[in-house]
Amino acid sequence: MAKTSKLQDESTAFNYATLDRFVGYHMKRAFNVVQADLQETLKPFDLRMLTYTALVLIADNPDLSQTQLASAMDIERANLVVIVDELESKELIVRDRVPSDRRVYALNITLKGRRLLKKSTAAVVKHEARLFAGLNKNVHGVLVGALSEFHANHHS
Amino acid sequence: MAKTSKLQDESTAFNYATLDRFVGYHMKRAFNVVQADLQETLKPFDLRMLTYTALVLIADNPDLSQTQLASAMDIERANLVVIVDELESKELIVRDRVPSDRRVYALNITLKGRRLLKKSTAAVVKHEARLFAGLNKNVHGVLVGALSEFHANHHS
DNA sequence: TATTGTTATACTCTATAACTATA
DNA sequence: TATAGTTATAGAGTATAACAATA
Repeated sequence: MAKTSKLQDESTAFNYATLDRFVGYHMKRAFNVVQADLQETLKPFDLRMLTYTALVLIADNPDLSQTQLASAMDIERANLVVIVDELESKELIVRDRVPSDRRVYALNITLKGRRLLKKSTAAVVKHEARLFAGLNKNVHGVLVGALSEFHANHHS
Repeated sequence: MAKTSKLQDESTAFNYATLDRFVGYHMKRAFNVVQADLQETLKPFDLRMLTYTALVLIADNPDLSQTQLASAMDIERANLVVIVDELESKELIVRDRVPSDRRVYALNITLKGRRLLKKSTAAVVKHEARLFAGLNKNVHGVLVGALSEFHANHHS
């Protein structure tokens, strides 16, 4: 834990002593890696993490409203608008009108959207398999379980 | 895995089937929670996650250069400039000149910086303890180990 | 030529308030 | 009045290119 001058002593291991104790720090670093790789993975499909996530949720939950989707994605309704705009302009989804309540849209995936989703999901599955190949099955399970439970416990 | 209309059937559980398989998705959700809580934790000290992290690394690694710090934080040199500017303007750190190489700065924490760091770190420790109180010791260890190893394996 | 710190710039993600149209 | 979607806007975080000073 000696504090040596970095300029005079390049060989000394970097001191992460304080940060290493924090789970949040490790989560950020790890997520940065995943985020960067996922971005590259989705680029050929002209999708980002947010647009891909929205497309998945719309496909899995027919007639979703924008408010419901924003809530599911943990983002503000206002910020979802441009995401839905983008998916709609690419004809990957449609905003269906709901006769019983003319305020809301029922979001639904198109055939074109379903085709893109199939290909992009295959790429994402490969990306996950490649990134987490080093993790053994048990650790993988504990990791997902812990992260999932953590979110469930703390999400308002 | 039935796809029921969300507008007609509000009671049906939301379908996360596709996303639930992805570790990256769980990492993002969990990190969002930590990030939001940490932000609130650091607000009384007028620090953000990035400024706090920089302050910690400067304290633990005397005479750090900006390039070294940017590398340690996984951010670009260009983006670090404003962070160092902010810490310096608050007199929490100093940019020391290095006679042997007049291109670089040797970053060092001030007494004022050290005092703020002590108080803010105590708050961050509490924030971590509170957030992860639900995790048992074993899971906590596996989580940190997995995230840390993952970053080490994939960081270029 | 190469490197350090810097500026400028642009893009993404996020947060808030205020508006419209419907209920 | 309350809610769904929208617009506008501002603040962060991030990525890239180009520059001056120095090596």
